[in-house]
Amino acid sequence: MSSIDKRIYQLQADVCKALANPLRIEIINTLKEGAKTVTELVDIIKVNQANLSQHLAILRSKKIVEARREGNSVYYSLANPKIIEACNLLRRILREQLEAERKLISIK
Amino acid sequence: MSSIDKRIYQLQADVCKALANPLRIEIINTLKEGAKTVTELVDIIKVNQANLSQHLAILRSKKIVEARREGNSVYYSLANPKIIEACNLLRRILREQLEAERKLISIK
DNA sequence: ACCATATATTCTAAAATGAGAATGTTACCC
DNA sequence: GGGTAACATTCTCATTTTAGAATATATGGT
Repeated sequence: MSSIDKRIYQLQADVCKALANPLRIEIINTLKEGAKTVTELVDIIKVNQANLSQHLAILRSKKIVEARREGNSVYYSLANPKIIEACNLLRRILREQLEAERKLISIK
Repeated sequence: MSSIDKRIYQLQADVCKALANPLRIEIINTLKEGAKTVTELVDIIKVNQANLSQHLAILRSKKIVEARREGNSVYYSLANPKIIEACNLLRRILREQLEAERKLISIK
């Protein structure tokens, strides 16, 4: 295996790791509607501010979201539409899978 | 937010968590060529057997791979082509991103 | 039944992650 | 410059994850 392959595997694992938390998934999903300040996110997601900032830092470090300061506030938005696409695709698949399982159960 | 949304977020986070390890990504990528026994995977990926089995168990528990016993050996294969598609999409995106960064650096 | 091979599980110690409290920093207003 | 709101960072502690060693569990061959 080439060393570039190894880097890709590591990179992909890192991105997945950043996505591997329900709160962070919720943040991403909320930001799909458009940029939001930290305070807005705290209100929407109902999470303690320090903790939210930590999760935002993780998403920022993987270039999944980006921050833009505007006066007193910091607006967060989705940085990479393509990665979000992959994320959406996965969610759609899992939603379908869940739905299919639900139907199976109701047949039994 | 509905409780079904919460379940989806948790499910998506769980699947991403299963993908959040370079070894497991490599396993998935190796299995794209077709089913392999544990011994074959040990040889290809160069990893200790106990550890590989642990990673396979994680992928199995999230229904990302499935196992089929054949005599003495256990063949592993990809269980859900759709999830693999999302995984491939993400890899493609990251590969392009890496390539783009590489080019940017060479311009500087 | 016994042995060897293939795979899985359990155990342990180290490292990483998560939440929340406390504290720092930045920018605005007076 | 002092105060306040918005956000980030640091610290602590509990939990989870990881690799590898040791051990257990098949299965097929003799």
